[in-house]
Amino acid sequence: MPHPILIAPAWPYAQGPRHIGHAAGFGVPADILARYHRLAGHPVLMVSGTDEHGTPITVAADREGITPKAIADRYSRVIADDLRRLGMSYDCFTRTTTPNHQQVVQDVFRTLLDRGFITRRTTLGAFSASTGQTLPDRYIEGICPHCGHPGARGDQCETCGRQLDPTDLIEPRSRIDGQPPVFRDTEHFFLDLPRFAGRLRPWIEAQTRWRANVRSFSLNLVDELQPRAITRDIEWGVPIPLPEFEGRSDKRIYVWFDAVIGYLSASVEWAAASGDPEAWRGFWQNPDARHYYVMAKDNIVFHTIIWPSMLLGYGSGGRVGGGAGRPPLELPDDIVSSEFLTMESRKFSSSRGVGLYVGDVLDRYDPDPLRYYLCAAGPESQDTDFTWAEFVRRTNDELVATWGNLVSRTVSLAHRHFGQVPPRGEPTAADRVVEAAVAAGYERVGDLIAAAHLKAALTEAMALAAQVNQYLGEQEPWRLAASDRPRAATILNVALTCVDNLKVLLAPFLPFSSEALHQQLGHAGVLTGQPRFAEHADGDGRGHAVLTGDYAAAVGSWAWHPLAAGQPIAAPRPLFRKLDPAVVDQELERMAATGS
RNA sequence: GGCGGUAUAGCUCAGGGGUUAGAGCACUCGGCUCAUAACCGAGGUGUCCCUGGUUCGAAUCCAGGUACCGCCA
Repeated sequence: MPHPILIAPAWPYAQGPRHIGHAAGFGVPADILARYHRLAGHPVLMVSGTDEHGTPITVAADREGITPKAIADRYSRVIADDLRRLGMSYDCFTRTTTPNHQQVVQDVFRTLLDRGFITRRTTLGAFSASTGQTLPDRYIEGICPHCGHPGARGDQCETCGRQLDPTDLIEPRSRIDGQPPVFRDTEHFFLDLPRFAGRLRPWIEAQTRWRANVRSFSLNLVDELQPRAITRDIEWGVPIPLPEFEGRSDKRIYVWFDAVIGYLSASVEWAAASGDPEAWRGFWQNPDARHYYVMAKDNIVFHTIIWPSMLLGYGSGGRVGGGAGRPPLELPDDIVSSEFLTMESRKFSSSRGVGLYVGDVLDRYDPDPLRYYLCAAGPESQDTDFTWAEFVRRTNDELVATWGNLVSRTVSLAHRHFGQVPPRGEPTAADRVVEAAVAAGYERVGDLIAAAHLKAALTEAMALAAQVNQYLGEQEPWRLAASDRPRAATILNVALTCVDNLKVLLAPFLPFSSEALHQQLGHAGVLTGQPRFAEHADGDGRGHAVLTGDYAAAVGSWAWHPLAAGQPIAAPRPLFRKLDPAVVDQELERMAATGS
């Protein structure tokens, strides 16, 4: 039975291009889920966007002498284009700097405030002496009062490990301009998280689908919740929607609070652009909907504690939600969190030049081998290391050798001896066994994907390709082409049918090559579709670019289907390029040249 | 520092109180030749991080330690 599926991948921060660790964490896993559920016939909404507020962007802007908006514009475009090239089939990949997002964030803020879930408090804050902007603790350094280490940060001394307040530091100074910070009282709004603990605990306990570590980690936090600041002394952010703050530019909503609301605001934006402004309700105010949130492990707390608290507090809502009479907004169902990817044994770090940007890889390699690697060898359940040697090996020995070669030999035989999909005679036991195995793959692979066991799902699909290779080896149709042409025809019909179905089973993982194969096999229409840029109006005569796609027009479906005899078969074109092992050394040299 | 997670073959990972610990890839040998020198079959591969405890029996459970990762920050 179809039910609406919301796929909510984490929002990449628009401070710079995103690296392949991000693609492994929120990218590829989310797209596999979205493509599978669409093929399975469910209405899917995958929404995300670039996260564009906050101090790191203002710091980058000051450094370059341009506005925060200019930084955000630049990297939002770069990130969105990289994700497009990776084949991320978003329905709406937008930005947090749109008027729509601002309105939805302000509605959530106001509603939570009205209901008493947001409180005010005065705290001592640190400000830059030169710009007057707020200085986050980690941007302040000084001498550690405990061990005397001169490079201690305002949150912690890395030498002695002690937790610090910026006011503890001896000779504190800003890491940005070197000036001593100014400390003064400042009033802020806080989300009253402890109020939600009583409802969060039973809800988390009931989430048996979550991975054990996500659940225990979250439960552990529930008992120690503190109110969390949701405003900052900064000019760059969503304005606080209260009369007393009108016209003031010194306080804004804290970036984390506005970013998580993006899942909702992007859904509202998608609905408005689709021509049915109410369409988002089918995903958010519908108990039959299933919500997947996809992120790396450093983001878990936002998706299991903080965002659910905000959703619980908002309930059926204020202006956007519609209020009484509407169902409450749905809470997350699946938390698909990944571990971390390292790069040739080193942590990704923009500041130290350790990294590999998604766009750089896609300049030199095709998207499917990268997607294959990040799914097959990615950090699904523990930290893993990206190495070029492993990338070449996975591509050549698994992707090309198993799947690419199966397609190549099957299509080549059929093309040479028949020029079309040959007719089948009475199938033998072996024919039935191999077809039944591939047919059963729909349920096995599909169940594994739906449960977010993506690595196991891919392994299962690839094992079926290996089984069809084995079938061909045993049946030897190339021998029979002359001696027993009807039998050779049947074998190739069976093999082609299996390949045509494997194309669907692999499409969530390898959408580009499955699409190419779809056309090689002479099918009409698009198998799953690819994202493209479109313009969404902002209502003020302006607009902004979004990543979207017309996936509903795709013809693929997650079910065994026969292949019509007589369909013309062209000469095979390789689905994947085999990589020269020399690229390992080339890439390592490139890293050494650009890194530290 | 506190809390949590992870540690199993060269690599990526499964498993899990009970005979000789598993899969794929890598590797070796054999076969095949339709296929991007691809494919098929067979085979070896391990102090299951360390120490101690519980137990008839621990890689599995418990405690401590070490390393790595995340959160608190």
